[in-house]
Amino acid sequence: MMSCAQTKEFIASSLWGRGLTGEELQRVQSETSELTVQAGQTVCHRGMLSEYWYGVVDGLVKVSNVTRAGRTTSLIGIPAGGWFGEGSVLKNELRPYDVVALRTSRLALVPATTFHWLLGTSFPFNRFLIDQLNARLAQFVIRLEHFRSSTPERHVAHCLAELFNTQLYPGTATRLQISQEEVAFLAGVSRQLVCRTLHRLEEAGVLQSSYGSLRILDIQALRAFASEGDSD
DNA sequence: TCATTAAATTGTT
DNA sequence: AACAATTTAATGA
Repeated sequence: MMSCAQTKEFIASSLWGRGLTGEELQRVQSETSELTVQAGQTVCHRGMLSEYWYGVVDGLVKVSNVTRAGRTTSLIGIPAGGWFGEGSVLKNELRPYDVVALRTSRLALVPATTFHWLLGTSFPFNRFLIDQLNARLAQFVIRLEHFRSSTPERHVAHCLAELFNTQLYPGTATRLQISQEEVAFLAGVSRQLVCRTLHRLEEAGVLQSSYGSLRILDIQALRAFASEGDSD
């Protein structure tokens, strides 16, 4: 398997790739493959072997689940610059969730063997992984706290702001190609609420909503909107 | 290039 | 949850 120049550059400039030695980087680059998925296509299914650690070179994917009743629930959205799947690769367990592309996306596939080799070889990689797991933990703890103490509208704003976590997703652009329905799946709320919230945010000049996409105009204002009245 | 149609997405109750 | 309105993409003249 050979990856193209852009994927190699993506790895080299990633938070963990920067810490590798030249030889380590070269080995990872040569062992990493690339996958392009169209919107709606599944990257990996629940129950499959965890053969890769994934990086989002470009696009947007979601980690989701379908309930027994057939309802879709999303856990997280992962935009460009994000890495995911390390949990199951670390434990060598079957994939616990589906990963689906929300728009055409290009992924970097680091084989599990390469991942484990890095784990046993590179100190900077281990440091990155601790930071990554810590950031992921914080993401869910903060979301839970926020979900319990905030209004539905602020919760939606918070879930949008999550996609702009600079540590987890260094490459996120201000334009987000995502439908209101998918935002609703991510936030675990109704589409109507998402619709209303987007109108509020648009009135406040925080973002621009258009057919199939959002443009964030002021990420600070989005975060501020999400945490209004947090002191209680 | 333009008109027609289907599909996706949004707006509203 | 349902329905109407709007936008986009695809098709063919």
